Amino acid sequence: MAVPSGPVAASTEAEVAMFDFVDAYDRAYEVAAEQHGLTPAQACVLGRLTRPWGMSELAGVLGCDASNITQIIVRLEARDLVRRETGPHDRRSRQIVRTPEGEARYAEFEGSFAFARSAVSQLSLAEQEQLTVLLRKALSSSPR
Amino acid sequence: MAVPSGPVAASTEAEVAMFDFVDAYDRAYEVAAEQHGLTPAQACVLGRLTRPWGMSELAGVLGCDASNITQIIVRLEARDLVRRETGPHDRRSRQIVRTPEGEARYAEFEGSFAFARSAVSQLSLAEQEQLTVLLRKALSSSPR
DNA sequence: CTTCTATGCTTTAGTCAATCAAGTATCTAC
DNA sequence: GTAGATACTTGATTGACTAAAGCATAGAAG
Repeated sequence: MAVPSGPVAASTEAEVAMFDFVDAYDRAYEVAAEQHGLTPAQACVLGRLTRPWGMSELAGVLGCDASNITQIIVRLEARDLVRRETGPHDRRSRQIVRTPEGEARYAEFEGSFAFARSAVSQLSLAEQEQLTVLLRKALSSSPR
Repeated sequence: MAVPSGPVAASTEAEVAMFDFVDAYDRAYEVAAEQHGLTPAQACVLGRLTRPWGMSELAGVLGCDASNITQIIVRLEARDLVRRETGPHDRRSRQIVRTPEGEARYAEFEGSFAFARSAVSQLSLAEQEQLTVLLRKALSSSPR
């Protein structure tokens, strides 16, 4: 469903614009993932693996339980998009690595997730800079 | 997990900023919903009901299957946040209406979903306008 | 070296969102 | 009044997610 969806009641123009933007972004992400046989969560995890990651490290950045990651990785591994290696120093830990197919699949996904790219392409360089500054400033109130 | 999460590889500053913003927005929505005993999808549906809606009408705007809406409404109804009335002219159809508790609950949710509000509050009025214009322009390439 | 505790991950069980296919009831048109 | 469309529900299946319990290994304390 790509929630959040639906502008809230007494919103300013800016709030509605943010809302619409986020909604469009989420939907585009979902669609692009699906086009390449990935769920959004799978695409998201696969995208992080530009280097080997531990399970709890992934759970950490993605803000979810380690057991959730286990399941997602199991599914990715079953499709040979990812490999689970035992940590070199600590044999309890795992190093999650993208396989070549995983690399390729993610590259394809990223290629068709045109949203951010085409959003940027609507703006001049100066506007891009402006937007970056405004978004960062808007974010400055929130944690993380 | 609030996907999308994780900046893509060769991204511009603006793309990363968009990404971070969307991610923060989604997470804040999720957290606020949970604080009031709602799932994001439930909050999202509840938020639409400022007037009576039909099931397929909801499915339409939210871009999902009608049977998905059925389930969400059933859960909301079980908690008395929503009522399902039979359509006055067409007895196949349903009019979904928020109960007073539903109204109250959503108002609480909206109150604690401070993200958009506090994001806006970081900006001057002129900046708010600028951001609105830029987001709309960025969106202008995408469908819907 | 042994035990105790903490850590890193997996397993299991449960909820919810989401989709698809099939079903029921009602409406509309002929 | 029957045929077909429409509005929704039901049932089955998949995946994301959480919480609790479990297992193996690591590190520390004795």
